Amino acid sequence: MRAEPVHFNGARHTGNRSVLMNQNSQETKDRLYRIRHSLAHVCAQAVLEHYPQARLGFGPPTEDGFYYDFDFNGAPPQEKDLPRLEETMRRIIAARQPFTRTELQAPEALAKAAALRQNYKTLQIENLRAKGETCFSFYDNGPFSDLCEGPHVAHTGELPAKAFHLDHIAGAYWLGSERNKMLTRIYACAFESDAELAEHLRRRELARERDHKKLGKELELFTFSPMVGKGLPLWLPNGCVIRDCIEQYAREMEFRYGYQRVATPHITRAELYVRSQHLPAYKESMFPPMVIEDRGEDGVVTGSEEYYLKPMNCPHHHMIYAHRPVSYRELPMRLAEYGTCYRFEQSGELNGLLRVRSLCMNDAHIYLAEDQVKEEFRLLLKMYGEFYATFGLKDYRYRLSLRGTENREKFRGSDEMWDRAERILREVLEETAHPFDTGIGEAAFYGPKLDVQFKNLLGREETVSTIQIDFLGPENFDLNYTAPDGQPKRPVIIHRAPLSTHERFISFLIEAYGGAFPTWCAPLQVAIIPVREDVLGYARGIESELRNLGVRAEVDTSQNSFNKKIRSNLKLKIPNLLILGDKERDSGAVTWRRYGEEGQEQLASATFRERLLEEIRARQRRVPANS
RNA sequence: GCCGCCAUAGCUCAGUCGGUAGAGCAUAUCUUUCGUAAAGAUAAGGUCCUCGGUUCAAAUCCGAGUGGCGGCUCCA
Repeated sequence: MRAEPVHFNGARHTGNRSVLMNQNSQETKDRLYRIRHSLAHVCAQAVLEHYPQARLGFGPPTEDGFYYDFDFNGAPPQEKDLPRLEETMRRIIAARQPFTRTELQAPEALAKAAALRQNYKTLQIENLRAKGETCFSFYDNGPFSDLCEGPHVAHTGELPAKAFHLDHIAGAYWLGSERNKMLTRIYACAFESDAELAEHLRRRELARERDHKKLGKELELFTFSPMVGKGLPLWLPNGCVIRDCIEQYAREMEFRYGYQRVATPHITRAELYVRSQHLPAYKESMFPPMVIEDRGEDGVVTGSEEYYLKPMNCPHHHMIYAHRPVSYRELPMRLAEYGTCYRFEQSGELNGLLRVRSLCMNDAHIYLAEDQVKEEFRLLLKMYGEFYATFGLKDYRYRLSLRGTENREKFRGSDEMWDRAERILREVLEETAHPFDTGIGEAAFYGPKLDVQFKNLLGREETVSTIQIDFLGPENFDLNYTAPDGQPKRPVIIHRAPLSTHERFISFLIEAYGGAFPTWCAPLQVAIIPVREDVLGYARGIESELRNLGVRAEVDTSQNSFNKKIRSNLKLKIPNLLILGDKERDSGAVTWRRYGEEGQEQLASATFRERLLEEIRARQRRVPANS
């Protein structure tokens, strides 16, 4: 057998939605892995019982259960049919069928797959044989047999009869390629005990409660209109406050780190993107061009120009860099812009704010000499850490994304360029002791990148932001600076976007905070609730004092009862409630109730103002008790 | 783009067998001014996503389109 574990019925895919169990970890051979792996077989067995015409694809364990892909030949089951399959699975489990392993040479293995009429297994044997595999194992239980590496439990009676749940059905391409047939994938959750399954389902339910699409609607942060177009978010006043606060923070941080702000238009002539190589590489992902025709006096078209909505800010920034000769003394030159870009993402990929067609990027390009790259990278890692600490985001890791061996043509530029860039990235990470892992084939077309991978509520990883080294852009645009010896030299470019896009970053924050934003970036910072009508004047006074200081405070002047006012402001997750009644008015005080915290505090209104302003100035985040 | 599911009031949803629609919340008006998670009454609110088909009759059945959701593929 080969040293690297072969996964006969485990699909190789890198999709980040259904995370496969790590095959190389110690978990690999453990009990849960065997249970999930064996349940996948039992699932396929049940499917064949109900759908004899079905053909089996891959069926690997995943982070929370397993899936199995089937070709149902035109008659796939629906989700309402899943309970019936579960019942059959339980019957197979009750039958305590032993799993037996058979090892076969290629000809026998192919004969067996043919006898089982499992054409996808035949293909898999052939694929593995082409890679040098000579020995193939099958696992049999009862009437069922499947090409599989194992391991499995001893018999089906060891499988938990209730701690699994056939969850949902989705399409998935054979071998993960869109050129292949779309199979039907049955997803399942599976655990060792009923309690673990219940806990998993409960956590998933909680995550759904915090879904940014749901909270975005409830808290009136953003909306979509079919009249405007799919994937084109409309930011409502509340959501726009969050954007503005984040943007203000980025401006302050970037100013401290020596960035200069620039602004560029939303449309650009095609030439710019031809030069940058974006147009050849990403034409399919760009909105089609606007064509401006030149006409002669007789109305005949004499020529035309194409304009594109910009999918990236970088080429514009390069043109700003190039508008006059640059001295080495000016480097690193850091040009920053919260730039709005438009990308024609595939319609099926659009997802709330997470994947959109118009996005506003916390973009900057740093032009510098090659010997400055390492130091700048250290600064960047420091800045990233500061940003994420402020937002209270801790669950992230760095991924060094490199070229892959497959589709080399995607990656432009010389090998020497790539090696230099990769070496610099690796060295800085090691010298600064930032733990990281590598993602082969995840690089940008112009260079390797450092991706920041955040875990969302369901434990799935999403790339939130990146740092990229680019030796290609300076070549494409013939960018230079004047070196101390008076000669022109090529700068290097670093692309970076620590706060990602407003769309993606805020969707993360909504879910991470469960909609309860810290005071500094909350749409409404202080809700003022008068206990009775005759303290309304006092409430108004407090309100205008706060508003004059730039605090977003509002008196709840609705006709609601006092209790209802408390309730409705809590539902909106307003971080600070001020309760004002006779007691407070007579002593110039306020009663301060914070969202998500037990108890409340009565204090002089001047003291409250000071403490609140300090909290906002420092961009503090108090962690609510319930999160 | 591909596979599957879904679309009823601003929101969340009910609507049986085909006989042109209901609830709660929200909104408006009136009464109530209340000390920590829902005061009371009344009113208004609908192209049952759109278009086409079947039918005496369509929210309901069929087809197409649009939009959303769960995945796959893609992601500068």
